[in-house]
Amino acid sequence: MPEMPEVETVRKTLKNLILNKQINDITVHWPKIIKIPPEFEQFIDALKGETIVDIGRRGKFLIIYTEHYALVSHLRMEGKYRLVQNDEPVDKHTHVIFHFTDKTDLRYNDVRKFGTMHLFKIGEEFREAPLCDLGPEPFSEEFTEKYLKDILAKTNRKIKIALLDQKLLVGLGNIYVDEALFRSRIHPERMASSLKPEEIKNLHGEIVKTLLEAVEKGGSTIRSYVNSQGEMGMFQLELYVYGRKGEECKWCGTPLVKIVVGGRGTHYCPNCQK
DNA sequence: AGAGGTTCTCGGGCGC
DNA sequence: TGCGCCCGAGAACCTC
Repeated sequence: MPEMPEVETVRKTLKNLILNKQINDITVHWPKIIKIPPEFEQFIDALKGETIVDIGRRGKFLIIYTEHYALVSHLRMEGKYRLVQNDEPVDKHTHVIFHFTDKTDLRYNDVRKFGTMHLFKIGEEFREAPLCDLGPEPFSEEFTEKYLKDILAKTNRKIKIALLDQKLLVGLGNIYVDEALFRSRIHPERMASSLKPEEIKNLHGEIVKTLLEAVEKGGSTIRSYVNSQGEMGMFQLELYVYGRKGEECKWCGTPLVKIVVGGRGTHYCPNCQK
């Protein structure tokens, strides 16, 4: 499900909902979600009594900060957080419940059970997986045209696959990579190292612009994504190619094509993208 | 029936 | 031979 714009939207909405709430207890229905610590009982013991002090984001990871801990949470395909009254019936895909002292619950729901949680003491969260070794944030000063040029020159992969690699650049997923490549008129199967300076310049600009616009619209709701207040995103209405196989290109009218690249469904315009 | 918004792990291949 | 990197395939799970 969520790429950077969706996770950023979840971060903002979740922060409004749970800041300053104190965790009274935690219920874990599917322990495999919790990767660190290795035993889920330690996860519960550590967080009991802690208060939510901030919510951050790194790439597609949410970081829920309490006074002493950083809870690093990845939603993968379908993970969702909802705040509900604690007497509401528990959905069968709810795997972790944070019970607050004010009789509300933060419930982590994940149909496919792909999501992960890693708990660290504050200050240690960036020192090991999954947050170490991530590339720059697309909105940071570090993500320059030169940086993009350098990483693309060093890889033998297709451009789409390289851009999905979170070690090179965080935030892009299958939707926004297809959109950014369309907007820069680059075919997704081009070798990354074959891009010309002008194309890299365009691509850099379109990656940033596409993600910025998507954040402003609250992300894209394709099938199931809603933010922590249950609201859909609106950026799906702005998509040029993702999910539009067979429909007309908004620029030239040519029917859009869907192929598989690196195992991922890939949408593009055979006329506009070279 | 197979694909789906993600990423980790595992081998094979290559170069030093 | 060994090591490290890079790359592609498969796996984790459930719903429609």
